[in-house]
Amino acid sequence: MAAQRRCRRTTQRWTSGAPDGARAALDLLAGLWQCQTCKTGFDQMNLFAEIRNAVVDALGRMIAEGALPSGLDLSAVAVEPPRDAAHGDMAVNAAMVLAKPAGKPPREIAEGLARELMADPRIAGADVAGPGFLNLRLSAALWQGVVRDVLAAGKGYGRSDIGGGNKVNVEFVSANPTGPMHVGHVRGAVVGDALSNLLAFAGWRVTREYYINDGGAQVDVLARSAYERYREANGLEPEIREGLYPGDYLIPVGEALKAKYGDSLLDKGEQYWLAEVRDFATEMMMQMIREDLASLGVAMDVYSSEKALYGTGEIEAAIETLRGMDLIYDGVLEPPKGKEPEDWEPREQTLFRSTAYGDDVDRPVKKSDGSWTYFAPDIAYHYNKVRRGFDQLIDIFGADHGGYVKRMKAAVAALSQGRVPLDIKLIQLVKLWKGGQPFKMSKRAGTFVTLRDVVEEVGADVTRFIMLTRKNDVALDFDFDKVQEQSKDNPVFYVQYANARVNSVLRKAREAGLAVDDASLLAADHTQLSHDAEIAMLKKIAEWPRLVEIAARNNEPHRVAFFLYDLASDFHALWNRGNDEGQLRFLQDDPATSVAKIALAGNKRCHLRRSCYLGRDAGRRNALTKPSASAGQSRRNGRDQPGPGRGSDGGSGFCRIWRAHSPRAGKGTAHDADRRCGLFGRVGGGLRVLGLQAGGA
RNA sequence: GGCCCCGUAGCUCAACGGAUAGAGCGUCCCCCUCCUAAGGGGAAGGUUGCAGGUUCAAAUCCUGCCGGGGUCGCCA
Repeated sequence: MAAQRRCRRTTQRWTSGAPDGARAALDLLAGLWQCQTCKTGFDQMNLFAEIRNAVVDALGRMIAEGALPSGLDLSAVAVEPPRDAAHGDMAVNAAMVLAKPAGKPPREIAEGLARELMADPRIAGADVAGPGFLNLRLSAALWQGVVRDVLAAGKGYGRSDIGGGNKVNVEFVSANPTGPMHVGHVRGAVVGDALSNLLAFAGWRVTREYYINDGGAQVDVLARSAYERYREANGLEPEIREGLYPGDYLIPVGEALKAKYGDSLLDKGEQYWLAEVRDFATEMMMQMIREDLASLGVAMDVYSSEKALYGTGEIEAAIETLRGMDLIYDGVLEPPKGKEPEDWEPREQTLFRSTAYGDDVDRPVKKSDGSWTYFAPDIAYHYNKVRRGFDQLIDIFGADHGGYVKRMKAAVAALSQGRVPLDIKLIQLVKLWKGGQPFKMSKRAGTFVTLRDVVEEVGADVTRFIMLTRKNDVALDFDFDKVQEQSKDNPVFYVQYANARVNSVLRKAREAGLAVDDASLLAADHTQLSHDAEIAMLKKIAEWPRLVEIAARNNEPHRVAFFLYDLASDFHALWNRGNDEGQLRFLQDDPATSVAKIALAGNKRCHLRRSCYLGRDAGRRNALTKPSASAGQSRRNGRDQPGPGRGSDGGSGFCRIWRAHSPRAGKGTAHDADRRCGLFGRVGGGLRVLGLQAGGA
């Protein structure tokens, strides 16, 4: 039982630390019990970190005994999974790292370390290998203990505190409020949201933030476009001139304008209605964007408006702050070499000295007409984020904003006196495929693919998972047919199917009269999980807490998707071996053995269901249902797409034709799997972190 | 031309500075009445674009080339 759990280091019992029993019971369910001395608990069961502690302690003893000189820097000592299983369970690089500073040959250090470590009951073997690696074999009991760790920790398994409660702001999507979200925005939205979940899981306090680009001329264009739809709603012929947004998603805006203003805005000059129509249309667009994001399972904590910065003095204050550092001056830029614009003429501008921070050229903060460039309010916005007390900023931009990175980092470095790091993740474009054909880019196409189209066609969970199957800075293929196939080629199905098998085992066990609730599984005799294949499964599961930390430290949520695929792969392999080797099956003749085996399976399920934060628990059933029959046809048409958001790759012409035909593969779809298993959405593509709310919990 | 990203097996891609660079697909060989119903197992396949450098150790870090993409004042 969890209540008997003892700290591996201090051997103290874990407790809640809560004032009363009821609260303690809740804490136990939440996986919050811990050693009150060293604060290690269910949320910190990184076995690799534990063994590393043992290694560091052993090195400390060697120093005390004079076997190693004092004052050694042990920070480079690493304990990691070996690439090759033949090298044991964990590899220690200490001897190689310390050989030079200690002035001793690596093998001598490694052998001494091996002797020290062998006194630890958790360590069953320590062999010196290669250039000085110390390969550790750990006791089976340690691995079997992983079952308890996972079951007891529940949702908390793998949770880490490496974030230290630091406040991080993740800004993502930030599309123009001039139309629905399209495919170009999806990847950035998913990466930003998954990263936010990941960081919250790893101990950061996360704020998800959307910067509304409502300060530029594009919202005036939106207003004029909406005004034409307003005229249309009043029975007049709309004049969708060149340069306006032609999409019919503005028709409802026109009707809403009519409902509010009747015909009172007709035959009035633009100066009369522009501001009001702009605000009205922008708000409706933002409402639509919020709904689009919700359909993907994304909910922002904060929406910040660019326009709202105007008139507050914040922009001026930010620029003046920089001027006080001698980073703002009036000057003339050289024309870009090699590709001089035809209409180039030298002109004096107000410039930000970003070259002082490694940028190639200083950047203008004012246009020739004296108004601010896009950069200026963005400086103020980032200054605002710094002043709100964030310890760390992350921006998720489309790859076409790569040129913007240095100047933004320069501004944040200057305005925070270098105290607040800004990491900018550039999201490469997504190539869409359907029917074996790529969607050709076409600016003049009559239709473009919206986020809703994608979600309704394949589901939010599938979309999210696929978007994380590549590192952010690598282009990604999104094949509408493949992601709905039930085959091994489809990573989403592959992972979902592993979970389906787990649940199949649990269901059959219940039918056989076995108790498979968490408490029963926790109480099972886990020493029966002694087969190599079972231990291997446990080792993989044990890597999860470490992976969380690595992924979070590097701001790389895609690692989670890869890990899940590997985990599913191991589970399938174990399952398949059960076909040939009966003792590896989860359901055995002996009930006690069955329960132990099922504990392993249940363990896996906990893992898939609870630990993953590729999505979030938003209770959005609608996003999980089968697409309607009409899905697949773009309902939002436009001759040109709205301007790209900074988080989009729309600037590179990312608009595609959506072809309506979509012959469903005869094999069935992931949605069918959903109906059968009732799992789709909880696992696989969804994998939302249950109980994680924005801002961390 | 400047800057940014990418370049790994035939293809699509992994690899926190670690050992003999790994998967999947494809190819070749063998097997398949059994918990879900995706078949399973094995083999071949590599100078990590090229050349230097740092390091005990480089696909990874640095420099320079080559190739692909992105971007370069009055768009956001």
